[in-house]
Amino acid sequence: MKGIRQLAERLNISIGTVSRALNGRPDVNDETRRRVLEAAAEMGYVPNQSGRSLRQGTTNAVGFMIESGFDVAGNPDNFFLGVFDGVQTVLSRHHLDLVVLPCATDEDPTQYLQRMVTRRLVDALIISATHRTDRRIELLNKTHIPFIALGRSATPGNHPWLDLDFEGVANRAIDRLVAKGHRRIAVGVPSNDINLGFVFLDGYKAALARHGIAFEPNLVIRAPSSEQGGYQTAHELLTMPEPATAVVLIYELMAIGFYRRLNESGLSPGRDIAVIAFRESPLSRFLSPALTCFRMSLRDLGITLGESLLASMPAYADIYPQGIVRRVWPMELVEGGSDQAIKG
Amino acid sequence: MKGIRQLAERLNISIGTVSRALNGRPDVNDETRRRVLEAAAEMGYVPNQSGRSLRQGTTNAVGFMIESGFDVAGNPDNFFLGVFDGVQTVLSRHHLDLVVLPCATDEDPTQYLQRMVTRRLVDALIISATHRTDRRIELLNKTHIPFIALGRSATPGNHPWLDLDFEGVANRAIDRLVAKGHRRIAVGVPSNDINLGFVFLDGYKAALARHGIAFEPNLVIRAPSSEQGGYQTAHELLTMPEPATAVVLIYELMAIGFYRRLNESGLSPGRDIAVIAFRESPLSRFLSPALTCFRMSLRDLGITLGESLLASMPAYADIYPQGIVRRVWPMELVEGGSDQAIKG
DNA sequence: ATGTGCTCCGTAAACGTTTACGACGCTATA
DNA sequence: TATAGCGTCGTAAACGTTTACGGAGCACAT
Repeated sequence: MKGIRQLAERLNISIGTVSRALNGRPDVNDETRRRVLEAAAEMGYVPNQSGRSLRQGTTNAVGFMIESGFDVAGNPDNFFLGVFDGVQTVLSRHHLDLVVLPCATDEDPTQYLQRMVTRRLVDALIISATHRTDRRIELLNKTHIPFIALGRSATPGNHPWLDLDFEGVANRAIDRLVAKGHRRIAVGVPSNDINLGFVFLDGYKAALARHGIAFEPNLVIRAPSSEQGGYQTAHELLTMPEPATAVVLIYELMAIGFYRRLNESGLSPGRDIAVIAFRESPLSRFLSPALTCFRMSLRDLGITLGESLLASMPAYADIYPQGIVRRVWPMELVEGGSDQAIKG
Repeated sequence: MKGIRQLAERLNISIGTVSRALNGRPDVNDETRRRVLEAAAEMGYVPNQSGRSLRQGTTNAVGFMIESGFDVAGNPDNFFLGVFDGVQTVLSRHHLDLVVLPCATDEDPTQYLQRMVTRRLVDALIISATHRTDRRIELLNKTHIPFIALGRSATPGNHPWLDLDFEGVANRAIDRLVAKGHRRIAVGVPSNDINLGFVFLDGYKAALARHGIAFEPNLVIRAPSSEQGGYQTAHELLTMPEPATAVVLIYELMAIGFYRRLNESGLSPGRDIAVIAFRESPLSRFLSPALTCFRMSLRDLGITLGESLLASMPAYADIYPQGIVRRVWPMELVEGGSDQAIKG
């Protein structure tokens, strides 16, 4: 109805010239270009994306795959919405759009991704919640679609990634607790094979070693990344023969359950057991005592994520010359009262 | 590289037949169809979406627009992820896919939607977080793309919508509080013009009228849908000449701030001021006293949302014959200790 | 007069599908 | 035998763009 053809007929010029004028090609007269742009605006003409995609094999969209049933942050505010905002901000600078691809809980993530890739709905991809070995990365390495992973993985490949600094989180939390006199420090980590748990554990072990503290496997407590998981973690900790005096929880939501279990035993977080958790949310200040945790800007993370992805796309590599980005995202410690010094 | 042409050559049949076989057309031999499907699976062939869209003017995708900076539920678990899951489940039954379109905070939602529509990226749309007057609905009414709104609006039009039963929430909360002896009942509603606030207020007024209680405008407290907003609400309530004895908060996240402000004044939620809030999250049970709130299945909501959208699409109207759906989604009350009877 | 280079524009092919149309071979019926 | 009908399949046009190619017109130098 309102294709490029109608536009050309109306101006009595060929569709080739119209296309060139619209796409900013140099070989078109200034006056002609002005007329074309004017008529296009007047008619409300917007190029049909399917035709354009078919011809030039590009869609001007990047995909962000998430798993509906799985919030990587497990945290009481919406991790992804903040990140989307940052990514979208970067993309819109280049007339690209972000489409989020939510994989349903009952579908295999790799198959879903496969479908999205072959569909050619997007030019590039962001995947999140990477696993220790991630078959999606294997898949994407085979195809040649540019992508970046939000989260490291042990799966080989020289793809770009951006990850939260869980190693730093672990190190700084342990340093802080040791400085306050703690020696028996437990950690609560996810029970699935999401990679951040492994990274976190590496940092934990390294920090213990630095302080000359022996690593005790039974102080690593695996539980779901939920309020219930935190409850379980606390329960397991309290029923140990020789309980820890401090704990670092990887998800703030777990802290809620952790507090709850402690309260049930008449114990007080902070006073009886020190607690540090990742990641700050509106809850942190409300919990009593306030939770010592780590803070980050989701939007800034999204911006860096978007820029890093563009840097790996040939068409934008000259604008973002940072090459293959592989870096960790720093976080800031927020002091609460939940990690007081050891008693006595 | 792996188009329908290669598939046809490999089988020594025409691409027309291959296409018909893949699309389940009747005029193809069973044996031929079997061979085509087998070869397609083996080659990992998936039709190019651009070519298909161009030819038949359809994209096999539906969009779900969200606003990154704005979580409609304002609640401590991820409202949208649950809904996505349900929608995707329905769509995949018909080989449709869901793409989420996150509008950045710095972009005008109507312009963003306009761009997505003309891009012809999707066949149908879901919009969420509807406002009292919503220019997106005006826009979509002009175009002829099928859509459904998650949330009512005062903007005219005979489009389908599905909305949470905020009127029911208000009515049942007030009934419950009145039965416990409360007469001065405040409400905390959003300060922006999102429509659910108006619906909620309507229910509130109707319930008061039923119980013969006069409506007092200063018992309607407007605040942001955040923890801080809840804090403000409590503060405003406490500094009133004649404070209310109960409050109904529209966002659970506000309850956290509300509790916090009460605690600062040495007051106890439930005992000194009754609190009911919408919507249940992992927090509800943890708060002390546990929050009386409303529960719903996000996934089931998503399923109904998806089915209602399909019902308004000509191509699926025979499978989902419910016509133009306009209904509210029921919610279940969950009892906590936060809404005890009035003192004395 | 011829050649060269430049600017601007039209022509037509290509991208990967779907589908209207018609052709072919076969069977059944008159 | 002729005709009609059916099942199956090939042919080619169409969807809306972009872009390689070449040509027309002109200016300028040789």
